[in-house]
Amino acid sequence: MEAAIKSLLRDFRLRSTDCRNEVLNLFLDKNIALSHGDLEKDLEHNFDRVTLYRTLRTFVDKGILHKVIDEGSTKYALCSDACSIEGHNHQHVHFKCNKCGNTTCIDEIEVPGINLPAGYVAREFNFLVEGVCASCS
Amino acid sequence: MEAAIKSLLRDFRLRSTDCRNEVLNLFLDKNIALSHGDLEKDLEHNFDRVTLYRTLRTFVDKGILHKVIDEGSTKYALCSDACSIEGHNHQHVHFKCNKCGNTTCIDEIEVPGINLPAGYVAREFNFLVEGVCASCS
DNA sequence: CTGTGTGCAAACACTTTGCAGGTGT
DNA sequence: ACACCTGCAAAGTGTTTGCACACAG
Repeated sequence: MEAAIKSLLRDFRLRSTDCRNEVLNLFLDKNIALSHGDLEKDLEHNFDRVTLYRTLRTFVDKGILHKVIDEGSTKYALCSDACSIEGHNHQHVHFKCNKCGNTTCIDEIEVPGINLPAGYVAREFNFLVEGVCASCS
Repeated sequence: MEAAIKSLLRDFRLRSTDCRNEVLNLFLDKNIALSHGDLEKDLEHNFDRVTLYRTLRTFVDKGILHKVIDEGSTKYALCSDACSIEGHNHQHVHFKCNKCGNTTCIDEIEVPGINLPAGYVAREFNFLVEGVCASCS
């Protein structure tokens, strides 16, 4: 998995550093949306706050992570595909469990089509559903 | 309209104060989602930062305003109906226009039904659509 | 008069910027 | 070697808490 992460970084033309490796490893391992604060808690090595912010921003810019809009601090989650430095393209629902507190991307279902009133042009969607997840119910 | 606001406040068992009156007046007038910062800019009288935060929280608690989750700072918008101190009940889409920057509640359309995978229980929905609004397109 | 609302001071949480020095390739 | 990444310091936003005074009912 170390190797997988390094090749992933190489694919995105990013240098392999401790911080990036550990951050990616954590996202791949947990597979839930994580905030900057979550990373600070969960990472083995204590990287500087700023380094983490910059790492997250870099990953978002490159299309490795996407922002998950949430109440409070921003969370981040892995992009499934179709994302690159060209732009993000997400059509999935985010689910926040009020029991375990985890926020996850639900790739199993499609984002429902929306018929906006005349004149509106939709470009991006952010669907956050709160409730109880499958593991907690 | 002054009278309308005062009776609205009375309905919610809140005292009529300058701050509350002006904040409500602004929301009724603009009819778009406003952040704390927007209020500071747009209100005639300069109320204390803290007073505005507390006013907003009070209105949310009582069911007069609801939070609109957005990137960056929280916005607030008037509740249409069915909201009280008992809880909020919103089933509408929020639309953020990338041109004029306004965020509005779209009451004309229903929130699309979502078929979550087995085990998931949905309790609350937050649908934020970004694009260009009818006035700007 | 009494309880609630306001203003001020201060603290806390989250995020960004600038710069010097260190590291991957 | 060189560009890029990291860490530290500091500052910029957004938000909350505690306390004394003021005001609505």
